[in-house]
Amino acid sequence: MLQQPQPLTGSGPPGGRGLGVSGHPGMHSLNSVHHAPQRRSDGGLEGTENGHAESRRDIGDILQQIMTITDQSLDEAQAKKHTLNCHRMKPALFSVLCEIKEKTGLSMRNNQEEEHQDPQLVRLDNMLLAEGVAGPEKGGGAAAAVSAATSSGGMSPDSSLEHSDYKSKLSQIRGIYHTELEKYEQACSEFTTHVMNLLREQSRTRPVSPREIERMVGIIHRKFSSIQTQLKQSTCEAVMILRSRFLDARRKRRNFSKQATEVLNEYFYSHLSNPYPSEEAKEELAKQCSITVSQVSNWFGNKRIRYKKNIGKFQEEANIYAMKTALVATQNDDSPHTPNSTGSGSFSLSGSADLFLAGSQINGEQPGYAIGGQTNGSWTGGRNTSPHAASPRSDGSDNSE
DNA sequence: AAGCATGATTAAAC
DNA sequence: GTTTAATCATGCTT
Repeated sequence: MLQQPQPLTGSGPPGGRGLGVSGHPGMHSLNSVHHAPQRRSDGGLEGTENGHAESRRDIGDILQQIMTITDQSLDEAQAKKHTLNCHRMKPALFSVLCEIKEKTGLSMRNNQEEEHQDPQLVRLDNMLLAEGVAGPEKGGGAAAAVSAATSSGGMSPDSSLEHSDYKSKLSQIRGIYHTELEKYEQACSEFTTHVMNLLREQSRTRPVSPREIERMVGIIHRKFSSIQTQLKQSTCEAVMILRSRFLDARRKRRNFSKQATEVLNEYFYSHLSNPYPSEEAKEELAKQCSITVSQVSNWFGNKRIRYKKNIGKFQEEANIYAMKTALVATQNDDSPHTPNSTGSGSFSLSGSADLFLAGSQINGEQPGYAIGGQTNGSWTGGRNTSPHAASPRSDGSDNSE
């Protein structure tokens, strides 16, 4: 009310007043107090220099005002607020405000409300759930992930070691994830309460509908959930890195022990006519070699194909194993009642058909052995009988050749 | 480093 | 499910 008419002459203070007017009830008095020195004559200095001086003074004024606000006691402010609240016109004004707000503010923003469930977030959630990071605390997720990773086979002692390593790392990630998530949730609820209190407080002086509060809470939650999304994202990344490292480690090839190779070769060359170990035979071999059944399968698969591709190359090897097996067979002949499970570790399937071949080959330098495997039933030419049915005990049947 | 050996993976056929 | 055949990736030897 005391606001003086804006001076038309010279470069009147542009922004400063605006600031003063907008808001605080005490501002008017402040303004009026400070107007006096501002009106100081400048000796008619117009133009830019004058403008600079003016604006500098303006800033000075503003600063001064701010300082004064700071200095103003809380009690004083509260008292002013109280006076305002008790004003007899207040209820009327308030209701008008409510009406206006009802008409304008709320209606426009409501449409954009219902948020589309963020597909990215859903994806992240699903992945974390699948990896066993989110969801109920169990070994299940990690185990599932690992078993998925080691799709083709059981657990060797080696990979189980990696497995536990993987599990511990995963649970570490899980721990971090959950602590962070909890922190966020706590912060979110704290902030929400704070804002709600604030709004409630404000609702005494301005119309704040519950719906508006709700909307505000929604906004806060969305903001916080975007932070959560980031957390989830980085957790996912960590899991992926861990997993890829785990897989890499698993992929690292390590040669089987000499002994294991020997056992496998022995079986292979002593069943050369039909080198398809049955499931049981594979298990037995796996046990003997301390490898998995699928590794045995792999080995036989590789061996068959490589042998077939280059029989000549394997001749020497064939000879050696044939000799060995023959030796075992001779021993067996000596004491047919003792199943020779010891020694080179044949599978008590002694006297296998292929020993014949072996024998014939030892005498002559000619690789009748290998050819034998090929010429007769010939797995090399194409599968003879169903390999699935192939029994490790080919003894009786295929030695007739 | 090059080349071979070898275990694992893959696609296709069965 | 299994197998073959091709291929990859690594280990080992030279």
